[in-house]
Amino acid sequence: MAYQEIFTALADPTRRHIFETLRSEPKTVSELAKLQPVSRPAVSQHLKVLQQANLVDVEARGTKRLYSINWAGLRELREYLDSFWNDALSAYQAEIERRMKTN
Amino acid sequence: MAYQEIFTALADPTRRHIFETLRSEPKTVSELAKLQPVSRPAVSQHLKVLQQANLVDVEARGTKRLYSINWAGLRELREYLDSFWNDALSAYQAEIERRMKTN
DNA sequence: GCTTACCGTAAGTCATGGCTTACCAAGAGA
DNA sequence: TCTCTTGGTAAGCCATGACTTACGGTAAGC
Repeated sequence: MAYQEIFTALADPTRRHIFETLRSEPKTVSELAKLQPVSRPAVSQHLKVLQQANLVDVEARGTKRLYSINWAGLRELREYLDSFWNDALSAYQAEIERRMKTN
Repeated sequence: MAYQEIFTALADPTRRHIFETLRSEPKTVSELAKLQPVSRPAVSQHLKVLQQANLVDVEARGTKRLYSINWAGLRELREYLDSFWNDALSAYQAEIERRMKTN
C-alpha cells in the first residue's frame, strides 16, 4: 500500500531530480535548492513528501538539515516491481502452456 | 528519460489498478471498466497514458481492443531502479571507506 | 546579545489532469 | 440493411497540488 506514496513522490520531475541528486551524497536544503529551478520553500515541501514516502531521511546539523537517501522506500519499490514482474511472468507462462495443450 | 512517463502513469491510483489488473491476463476496455469505479471513457484515457508510457499494448479484435502488459516499460523502470540502487550503494560504500581512512 | 544563516509552515494563486456526458465511427450479428 | 456493441475523442467542470511570498523559530558566529 505504501508504494502509492512512492510513485506519487517520484512522479513530479522536480521532486525526482531532488531525489536523484541525493544519490551521490547527502545534502542540505540550501544546497539542494541551488541545484533546482524552484525556491527553497518549494524544495522543503518536496522533501517532506519524499520523507513521508520513506525515500529520504533527515539528520539535524545545527540549523542545517542533512537529507540523505532512505533505503526503505527504495527497497519497497523494488519488491513491488519484482513481485509484479513475477506475477505477470507466471501468468504469461501459464497462458503459453494452455495454448500448447489445446494445439 | 522515458521513466518520467512511467512514474507519472503509475502515480494515479485508478490507473495503477488498471495496470495491475492486466497482470493476470489481457482484458478489453469494457472488462476493465467493470472492475473500476470510473466510467469507460475514463478507463480509455488511462489506457492511453499507460500505452504512451510503454506499459501496455493493444491488439484489435473486431471492435474490441485487447489490452495487455508491455514488458518494455516494466523493464525500463526496473533498469532505472537497479541503476539508481547501484549508484547510491557505491556512493555509500565510498563514503564508508573514506571514513575508515580518516579514522 | 545581536545579527545572520538556515529552514519549516501558512496562505494564496494558478495550471494540470482526472472525471463526466455527449458524440461519432466501425465491426458484429440478426 | 439495420441494430447493437465496443471504444476512442471532445468539451467542460472541478479538485489537487506545485509554486510563490511572507513569516517565525532556532542555532551559529562575531
